[in-house]
Amino acid sequence: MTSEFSYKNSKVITIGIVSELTGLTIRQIRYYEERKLIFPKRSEQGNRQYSFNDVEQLINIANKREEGVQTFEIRQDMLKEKRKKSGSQLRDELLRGQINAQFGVNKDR
Amino acid sequence: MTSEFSYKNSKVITIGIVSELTGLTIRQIRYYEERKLIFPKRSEQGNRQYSFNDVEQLINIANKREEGVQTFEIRQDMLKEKRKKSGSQLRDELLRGQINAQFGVNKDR
DNA sequence: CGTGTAAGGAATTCTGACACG
DNA sequence: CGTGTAAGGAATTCTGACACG
Repeated sequence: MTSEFSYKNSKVITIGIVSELTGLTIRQIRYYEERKLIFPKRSEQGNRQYSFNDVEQLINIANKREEGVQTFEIRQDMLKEKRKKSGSQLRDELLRGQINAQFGVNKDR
Repeated sequence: MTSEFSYKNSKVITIGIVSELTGLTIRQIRYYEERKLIFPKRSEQGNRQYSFNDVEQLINIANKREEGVQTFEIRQDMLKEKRKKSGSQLRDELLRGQINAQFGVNKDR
């Protein structure tokens, strides 16, 4: 239901290209993953694969880092953002639930 | 002017991933390039880089091939399509030219 | 014509670690 | 803490070619 294909979120970009796209070194990109700021998918053999969204995220991280913000703080902010989003998603869920109840929409997976 | 960044047209996907995305073998993908059906960018060391647009194009090619259409014919059709597009682009150009003339827009590069 | 494959080589990516500050 | 680097190895990609049908 919430499943439209999205170029922006497809994890198809290898780390070398992400490095070019962001201006970050491969070392930095891996480190930000270690600090849980970014979550690439892994190919079968373990190669990292990023989305355009990840690339944008990394650019934001790079900007924060230039301002001297530590990875820990960046992570805190990200978690806050996520909580906010989860909140509105939750409201959506509830709303949808009401509508479904009203119209008798099929609810199984 | 016609320069908005587009995820769809960014050449950032390596051939292995394109292979997974399309279901085509790497050999096939390279061959369709040889037949001028697809035009990946090349990295500094010569590695092919494709866009999501290229991936879609390849899927179309794969469908045609399954119907038995030869690469040559596929190419013919692509060229026809391109000519049609060029036509409308040309009209746009002309229109823009008129507007620019009317409003005295700066025309140098 | 369209695709598979073995060949040889170069570039990519991975992990864990030591270094520096 | 954040990043660089050398190390060793595995997987990726490249080209040109022979094969088959």
